[in-house]
Amino acid sequence: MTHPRPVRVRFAPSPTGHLHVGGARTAIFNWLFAKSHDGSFILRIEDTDQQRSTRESEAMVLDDLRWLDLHWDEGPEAGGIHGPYRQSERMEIYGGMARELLQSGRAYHCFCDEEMLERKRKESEEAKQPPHYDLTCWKLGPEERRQKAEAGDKSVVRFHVPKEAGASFDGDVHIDDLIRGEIVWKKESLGDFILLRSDGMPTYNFSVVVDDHLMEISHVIRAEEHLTNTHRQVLIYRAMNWPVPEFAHVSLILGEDRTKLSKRHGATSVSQYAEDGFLPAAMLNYLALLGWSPPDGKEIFTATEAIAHFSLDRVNAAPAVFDAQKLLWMNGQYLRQMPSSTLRRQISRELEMADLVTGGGAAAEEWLDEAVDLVQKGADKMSQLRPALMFLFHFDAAAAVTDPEISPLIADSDTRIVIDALHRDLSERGGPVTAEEYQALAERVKIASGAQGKKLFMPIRVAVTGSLHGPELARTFPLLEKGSRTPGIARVLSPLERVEAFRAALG
RNA sequence: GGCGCAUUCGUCUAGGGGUCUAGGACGCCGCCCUCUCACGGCGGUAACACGGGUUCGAAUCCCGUAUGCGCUACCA
Repeated sequence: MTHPRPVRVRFAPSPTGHLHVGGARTAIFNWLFAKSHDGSFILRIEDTDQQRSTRESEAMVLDDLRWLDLHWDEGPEAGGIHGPYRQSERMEIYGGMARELLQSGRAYHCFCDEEMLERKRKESEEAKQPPHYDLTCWKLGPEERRQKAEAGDKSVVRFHVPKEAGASFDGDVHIDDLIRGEIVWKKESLGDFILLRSDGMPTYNFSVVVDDHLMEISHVIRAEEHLTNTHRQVLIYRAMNWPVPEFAHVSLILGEDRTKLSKRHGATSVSQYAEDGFLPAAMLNYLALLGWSPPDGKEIFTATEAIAHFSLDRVNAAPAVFDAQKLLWMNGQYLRQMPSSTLRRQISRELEMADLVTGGGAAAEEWLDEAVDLVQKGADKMSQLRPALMFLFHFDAAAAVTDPEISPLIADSDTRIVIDALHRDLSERGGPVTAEEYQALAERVKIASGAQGKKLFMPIRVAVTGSLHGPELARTFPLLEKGSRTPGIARVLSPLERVEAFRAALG
């Protein structure tokens, strides 16, 4: 390559709903490639299918991309000199290009209606023949086609695939896919295809070529489902005498049953994961790792690190199954190493709506930070934080007492002794506000009750948290004690209040 | 049916002729840590689709078969 073109790549979604994880990965690969080559990442909206495309969907896709922290250099909202970036706003351009093809004899008007085509397609399929267009209108010749057009017959514009002997633009199509290597199609394997629909809208294969050329796209990185379309597209490039970009076809993302990932596999849009408490950095990391791996073998990496190591030749050509469990694990890795104050800020709205934070203030924030820090070790996603914090704000002694898992413990007479000792100590000396004070408390209860180990700690835990499970008591006790005195948060019962309630429930 | 792509542990992958009795990660199992649940640490389980070549030597190269997937639309 003597004159390397500036790297310009594009992500070209159809706005028909939220961004799918497959689309997100394609966007990520494009973005990583652009950034690693100091190139431009362009966003283009492919909304030529007016039935399915909506402006609302477009806004959602843009939001999803922003959530992933993928910024586009050109595109809707960002602007750019190659705009407009919405195909629906480029109609005259496609019309003009189609006219060129019509004039050079590489395309022609076709008046066949859909019903007839459908019937012919079925027939050739039954005859075990490739269902190519039978060239009815091509055989009509220019004159007859003109007459039909003037008579006002509805028509589409078809591209003519040259098969005639001696056609100068004849030949098999071959590309050197950056992920898959050389791919060849015999020229016989394709029928004449539609460029412009009867309503004047371009088809995907046409608009994509026109736009990729005009937007000076150097590398087309897209999903494998477009691989065989490349055949048609290269033919258009040739007919227009345009340079053909590099291609890289990324494999599909599959569900557990190894079919293309879809709704019935569960959550498939990035927004669903966002709502479910996944972190964008984790999502980006996981998706980047699905089909690509950095040379150093690291699995947890930042976007910056990925950019530094990214290359298409390390992208796997085989399809990959989306593993929600690994995503969850990875999200947990990110979540656990996050500062608790950051997490607290992110869930603060949620806490306010649940009336857990009533006034706020520095003391409340500090207390909440500690609370979050206490529970984040056990969380894999943001949405688990609030439920994990709930035991601090709600204490239902009656429910605890009747819990089938807890009742056996209560039935044990030693349990009662520990709880009574705990109650006595708490009411005489007050609740602990440090881990050390808690340790001292536990030691005194141990001596007073004669219990130790599980027999000592489980009763204490249940009497104060209402549950068999939870964060370590040495931090829970001080947190509860301080919480009961901290303004700006919902009322937190102190350890003493809890034990009293528990004893009352015991009867 | 035709055309195309793919095929390493259950899953994501490393591997680009000898260093592979195939490495890592998730999951699963066990042990340790421990008042519990987690976290964390340690260990274990488990794979080169099959058949032919090429080669002194193949997970790695070639061909075929099988299987899966995609395209074959006036969807993208």
